[in-house]
Amino acid sequence: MGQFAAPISTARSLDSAPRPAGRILIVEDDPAVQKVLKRLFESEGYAVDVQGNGQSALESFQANPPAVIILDLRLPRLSGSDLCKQVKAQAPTLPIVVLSATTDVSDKVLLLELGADDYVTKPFSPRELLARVRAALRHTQRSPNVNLVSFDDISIDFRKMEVQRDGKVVTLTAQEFKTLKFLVENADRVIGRDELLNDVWGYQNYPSTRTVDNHILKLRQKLERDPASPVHFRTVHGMGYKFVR
Amino acid sequence: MGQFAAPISTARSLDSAPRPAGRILIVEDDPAVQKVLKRLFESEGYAVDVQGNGQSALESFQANPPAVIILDLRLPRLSGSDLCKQVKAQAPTLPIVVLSATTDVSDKVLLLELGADDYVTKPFSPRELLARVRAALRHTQRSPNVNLVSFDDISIDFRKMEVQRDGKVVTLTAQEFKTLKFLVENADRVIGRDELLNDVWGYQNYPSTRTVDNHILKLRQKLERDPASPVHFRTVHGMGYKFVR
DNA sequence: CGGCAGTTTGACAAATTCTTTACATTTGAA
DNA sequence: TTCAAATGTAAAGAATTTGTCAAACTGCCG
Repeated sequence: MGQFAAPISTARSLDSAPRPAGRILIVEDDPAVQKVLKRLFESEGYAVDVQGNGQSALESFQANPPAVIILDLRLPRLSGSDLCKQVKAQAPTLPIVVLSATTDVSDKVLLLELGADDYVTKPFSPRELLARVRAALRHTQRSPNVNLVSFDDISIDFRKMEVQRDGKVVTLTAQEFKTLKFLVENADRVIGRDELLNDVWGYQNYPSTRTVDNHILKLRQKLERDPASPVHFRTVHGMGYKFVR
Repeated sequence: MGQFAAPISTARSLDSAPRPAGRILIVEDDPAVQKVLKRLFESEGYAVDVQGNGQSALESFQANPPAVIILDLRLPRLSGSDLCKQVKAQAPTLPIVVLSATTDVSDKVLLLELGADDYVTKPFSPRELLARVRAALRHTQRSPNVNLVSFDDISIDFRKMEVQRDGKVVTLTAQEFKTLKFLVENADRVIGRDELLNDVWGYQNYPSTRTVDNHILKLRQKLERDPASPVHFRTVHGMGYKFVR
């Protein structure tokens, strides 16, 4: 298992994704958490700005808008939710990842209303937080580029979250759309079922891999000319699926 | 979703992810949990090493570094957190998945300070743990290697998992592709059949070594100019095979 | 509470791949 | 040269993976 042998390297990196370029604003009042988060993201190559209260965070954001904000809801001076609202009012596309202490349902609803893009309940894993921040960054980085994709008589508008077939709107469910989006964004690459589960279904849900197959089935039925012999949503036997434009 | 205690009824896999290859070090003192975890991961094709205390786990890790460590925080002899720190100091990229009861880690700070990559609270579902271990492995596996290799009129795109011959796509099966990849990555070196079985097929249920021969045969038929007198996939009599570009 | 849309699971057949096996051929050493 | 072991080869059989459908489940809304 040579490829797995633990390399004794100096760089501490949780995975080998390309070095990110972006500044992160961390809003967190607990000094211990501040310190650890700072270290975590700096070791991944991000520039980090840490603010301990909502007021200074708002000022920092206005003076020098970051690429993404990591926000603890429980804050002195200016509550996390208020900060969230203000930021979203001034920079609607700036992604905010919220750290929340509870899994309370009302919290989740609240977050959506606030405009947060993602939330992580503690305790959380470093990998999870990193993944979400990366996802958030990818979102904003890519959105100006590829908003429209088309093939056959299908056209996909990612901004509107709308798919048309021969000019007529095709309704996709939320999960179907997410799956489609992920596949299209990774066109030509073979995606394993477990990778899809991780990236599309997320970190909290672990349905069986057959669920993936069923969603592919749906996509084929809705988007392929001949669903029985798919051209765009291909099966790579033993490996996963692959979208080809 | 079935919880941790759910019986793993058949020897069949929980899902259909590609057969993994990698050794796992499980550090857990409860014999009952040991047993279940061992069975779970072995049924998925991983080689499993189980250690009951921190001291022996550390020794095992040093003697033979695994691909991933599953670590129960509550341990005799050497605490889980200390072990975690020591491992991370020696092998920063080796992923560690921490198991813990909710009361053990009430604070995300501890988790982050430990350097753990991921975190699962007991009770957990087998599927969840599997998914996290796979994700951890996938991240370390993501090789910054070359994505394109070519020889003769063959070109291999590892990212797309696609092989072309004279511009036309050659379809390889999953196992064939893995074999090819391993050989190409170890070009010019003689690879024993056992080594191939270890690294390509994985630990469990070794097929006979003749299976390897058959896959080499297929590769020759699909990729050699004259399969009967192979140039790139050479036989080293009594030793194994060797790929030459 | 009941209905509804979306999601997940499980079952089964169909498709594909993997492994074994048998026999032919080649290799290397005595 | 001769022989035993190693390898090449093809095809049958075993096993796995996937397509597909229907039923069970979930959360939400009236």
